[in-house]
Amino acid sequence: MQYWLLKSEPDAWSWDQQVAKGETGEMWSGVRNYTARNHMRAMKLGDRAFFYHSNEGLAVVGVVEVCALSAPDPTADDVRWDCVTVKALAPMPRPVTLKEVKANPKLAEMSLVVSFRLSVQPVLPAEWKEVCRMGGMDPKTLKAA
DNA sequence: GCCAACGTTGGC
DNA sequence: GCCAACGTTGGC
Repeated sequence: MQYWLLKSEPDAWSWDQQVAKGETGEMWSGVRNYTARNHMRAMKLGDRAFFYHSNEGLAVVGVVEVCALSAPDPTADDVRWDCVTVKALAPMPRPVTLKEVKANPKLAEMSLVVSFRLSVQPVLPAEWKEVCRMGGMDPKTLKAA
């Protein structure tokens, strides 16, 4: 299983909206960046991703799971763009802010810090564990630790 | 609301 | 195929 991070402006698509979609999940449409798209193409069913609120909130607020492989983006008028579908698994017991991520030397190489403009990013297993720990979440059960 | 970073577009 | 102009993202 691979780990990722998905950014969303809560004004456009928030964690609460994602949760409301339940098991159906929601297509991660609207991405118009090749690197981000390529990351989505590399995603497999069951891969997990942090749900990050950009612009407002600036924090990892929950965990989602890839429930459909990359497929043509219905919001694109162009065949170049496609996207995966994700469903909410669990909220972070405590949101992990960008500030905290930046302040943690273990996360100095994390994409969120290094390539902060990228909206779909890979997350290393060690980084995944560390962010879970900071958020008070058990990475195995996704329950409060 | 500003501005820096950076990806994309398009002319040559 | 290069590179300047431009647009967008996103933190502050």
